[in-house]
Amino acid sequence: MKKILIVDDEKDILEFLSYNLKKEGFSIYTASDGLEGLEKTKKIKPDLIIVDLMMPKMNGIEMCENIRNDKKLSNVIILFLTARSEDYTQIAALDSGADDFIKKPIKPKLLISKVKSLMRRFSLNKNLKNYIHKDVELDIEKYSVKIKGDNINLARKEFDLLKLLINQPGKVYTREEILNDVWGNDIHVVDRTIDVHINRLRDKLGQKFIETVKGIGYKICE
Amino acid sequence: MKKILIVDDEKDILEFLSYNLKKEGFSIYTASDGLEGLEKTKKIKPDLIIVDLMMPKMNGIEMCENIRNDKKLSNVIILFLTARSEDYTQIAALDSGADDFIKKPIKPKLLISKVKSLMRRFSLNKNLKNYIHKDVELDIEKYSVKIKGDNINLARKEFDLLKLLINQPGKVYTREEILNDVWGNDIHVVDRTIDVHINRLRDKLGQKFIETVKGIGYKICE
DNA sequence: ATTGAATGTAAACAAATTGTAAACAAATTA
DNA sequence: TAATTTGTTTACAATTTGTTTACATTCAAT
Repeated sequence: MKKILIVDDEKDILEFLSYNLKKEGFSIYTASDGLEGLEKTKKIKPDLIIVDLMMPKMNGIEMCENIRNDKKLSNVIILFLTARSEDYTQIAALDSGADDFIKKPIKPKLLISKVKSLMRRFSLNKNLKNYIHKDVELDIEKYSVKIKGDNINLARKEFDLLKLLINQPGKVYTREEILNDVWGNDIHVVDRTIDVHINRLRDKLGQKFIETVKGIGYKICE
Repeated sequence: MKKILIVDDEKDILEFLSYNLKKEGFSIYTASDGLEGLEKTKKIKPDLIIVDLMMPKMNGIEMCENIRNDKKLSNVIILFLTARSEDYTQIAALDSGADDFIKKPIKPKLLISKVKSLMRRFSLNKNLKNYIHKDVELDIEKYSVKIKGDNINLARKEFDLLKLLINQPGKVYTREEILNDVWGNDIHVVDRTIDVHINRLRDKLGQKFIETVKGIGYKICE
């Protein structure tokens, strides 16, 4: 399920947006100022952030710039919410890295349409709750993996690694991508560590599930 | 340099947009209806298309749908131009695969800001470009090559070499160009090495896919 | 047709990459 | 704390990939 973080200091708007987006099947998280928004972004890693331009503590543009400068977060989609219709505000927002914006008063249909359009266009199917590929079934929330319905145990790193790879079966993930996603870019481990975990995954999932692409990285067979 | 195709039946708008975007350093191409727009899209392969919603022959939405359904073109960014401000029109446009839209009258600053924002946003995911030529389909992100839908394995150098050549089928690449691109200009290998790799590619792709241009280099047959 | 340069191709070898087991460290659990 | 699980590194084996060489073949110009 796609995660949306809504950042606004007005409770009415938070509720209004939450209600409408929940109906569409999104997971909704909220924050009431830019600082909290930034923190929650790091913690939750939402697929899309809806953020009000004017807020206390840290305004939307500052928050947006902060997010865009963080490599780990830079893939998130940012949708601005603004009461103002002056162009200069919009330009500042776009330059800070916003992907689109919506003017208040918000029309639910337009909002949902924009959100879906942006999701489709930008996102790479990240953070879905369940992944099923071939015989392997992965439940993010339960942190469990089944093969042909039978539970198997994966260590945390193994799980994270599988979660990444299964995002896009067929796509080759380079060791660099894997390190960035599974370990985070400020933690340093030797990249051969990945190989060892891949190896253990293969022991558990079967040798043919993960394929090596020599010189590049690993992928899940299609 | 980024290429932008502008599709509109009103000459004034074409000129107005061309002028403003050229100033920003984009390469501008134009078309005056949806059909022509579609053709030029195929030929030019622009990075972004600005298209008017209402046009003779084929309207913007139809054109957009056509483009989105063409695997070869699906990476292009589409920006709609609309005089109407009704929401339902906007929703139809977004659903057809548009990435964003701008209302007339167009404000140059806003336009340029949006264009740049979209370019920046999408260039992050630009690696997932696909090349299709004849029966051969090359997926950069998946690092996979298909012939008539069947996967084949290429070693890295073979893949890189094919990736270069398939960029412009019909163009002859000299050995020097190939060495520079595939090996990098500080690595020194004998240029006959290229021939060996070409040979292996031919074994895998069929003998007629790559043509020798004696005394010059190699090209992919058109 | 002859010639000679350019290219095709197989085989040998070199280099790079990955698989894997084992040892140890760190974290977690009982 | 001790026991157990998980994570990391290392070393070496196995495999794949890359490069060179040598010789065969082709092709265009004479």
